[in-house]
Amino acid sequence: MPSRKVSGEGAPPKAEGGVDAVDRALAILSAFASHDGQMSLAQISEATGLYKSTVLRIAASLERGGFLSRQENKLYRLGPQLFRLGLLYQRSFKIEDMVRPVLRRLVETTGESASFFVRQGEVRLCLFREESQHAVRDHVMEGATLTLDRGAAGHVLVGYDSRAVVSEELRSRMARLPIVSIGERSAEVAAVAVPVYRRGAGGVELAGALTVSGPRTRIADTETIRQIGAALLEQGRLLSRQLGADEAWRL
Amino acid sequence: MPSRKVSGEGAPPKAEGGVDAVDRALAILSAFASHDGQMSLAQISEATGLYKSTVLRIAASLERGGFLSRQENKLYRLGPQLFRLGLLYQRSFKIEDMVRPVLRRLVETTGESASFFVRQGEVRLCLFREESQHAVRDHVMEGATLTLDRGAAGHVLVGYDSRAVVSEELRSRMARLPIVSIGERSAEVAAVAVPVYRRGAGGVELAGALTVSGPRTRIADTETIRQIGAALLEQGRLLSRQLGADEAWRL
DNA sequence: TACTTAAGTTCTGTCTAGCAGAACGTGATT
DNA sequence: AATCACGTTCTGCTAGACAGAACTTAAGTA
Repeated sequence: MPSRKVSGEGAPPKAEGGVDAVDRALAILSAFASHDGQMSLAQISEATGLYKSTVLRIAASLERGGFLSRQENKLYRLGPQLFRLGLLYQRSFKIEDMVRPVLRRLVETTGESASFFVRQGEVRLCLFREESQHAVRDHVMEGATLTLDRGAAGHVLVGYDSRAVVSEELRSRMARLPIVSIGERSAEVAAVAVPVYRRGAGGVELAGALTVSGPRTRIADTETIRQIGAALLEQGRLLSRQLGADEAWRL
Repeated sequence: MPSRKVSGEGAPPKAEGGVDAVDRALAILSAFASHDGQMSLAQISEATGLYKSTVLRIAASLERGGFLSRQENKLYRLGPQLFRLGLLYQRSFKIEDMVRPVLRRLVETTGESASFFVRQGEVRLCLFREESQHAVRDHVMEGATLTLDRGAAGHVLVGYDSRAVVSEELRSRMARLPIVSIGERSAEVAAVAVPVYRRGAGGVELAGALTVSGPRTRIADTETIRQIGAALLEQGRLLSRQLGADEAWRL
């Protein structure tokens, strides 16, 4: 059973500042991430640790706001407002128009899926992706979050971030581009990645990582990797230039 | 100045049930829709009518949940969690895999942009869209909401919805497919649309509207419209079949 | 350099609105 | 019939959200 802000005891994280009711509302929304799209009142209650009556009340507000909707069968679903605002978020990066064509070109010339990742706290977020035409391919969706410590794109986001503390091992691995990873994030997947820069508030900064990935059965050999790497370097340079980072190719 | 739940007086809408704090939080998020992605504390306060101190407190929760983020320059932006949940919403329709290829085929054969609209309360929502290659084209983004009473797709969503009350005028206009609109939503745009059905909980129901649209300079003549209409009818039928609505082509 | 205006932030006493939890209704499943 | 699980309604208590003033920067303006 849940308890209200326990001020004395084992002091559970005890979020500083903020509004309890809002935290709960967001917890309800976030619970849907692991229950693919549909949840009953009881499920929500269980997943969040909130009383059913509490969920009911908060859900009324969420529903009114269009962040949640309820079907006749009583199941809750996420609401259209999330969709609208989510796309607004994606577009607020204002780089979609530049990234998409680059990804398409990469898919075209390499035949494999291409993605653009940005760092988001301690994970990396797939902001854009274009799928290869191959029937068998690795699967990452736009919006998915992956760990920062595995996979070529993850290494790039840490190793080429001027603000990050980089381990000696990673630093040496970052010595030359492109970065290659085979079977790291997933045993059957290989990936090649390069950094992308942009002109930011305080000069040139890391914008994200451009990556091409696919099953290692198609990508593992050095010649294929060389070709993919060449395409990535070219497109990455192009994209960085479009983002106003002319000469920042090297850290 | 804002006031708390006014129980007596002029009784402003007076939302039934729900949680005030959550309503406010959602109002803050929704305010971003009209201020393209970035807002200062003062702007939020003004747009929502909430005190700055209140916004600050609620924003702390939103930020913690990843629904909002704050930059060094103090401006708030929407957060990545919205992006994730938004895409989850889109995918919860589970029809993306079927709709995308259909849209691509339409763009390929007609040369114009193709979209899939669903009804969302009293507006229509662009759930998926594939852009034409033409430099000059009409502009509708995925996630955008348009009025229900204008444009071919809007008519379809009302006229072919078995639950909707349909005016005599609209009914006669719906007599034969496809539906065509020229210069309705926007003076320079022409569109052609057909309904898409699916097997739902209580039998076959309207799933959405499939539409092809572009500048009327390219679409207005009857021959072009005939061709687009033929492609739409074919793809719409195909899509409906994929969604389990075999013989429901006519209302 | 001093004055003005506006933005962001911190603090606190008051009071209300959100909460827990019990109680109830309803429909499946056994 | 009996049990179970789910959704919903209701209520008294009090913790926690709120308004608003006060303070701190920061950027104009003259």
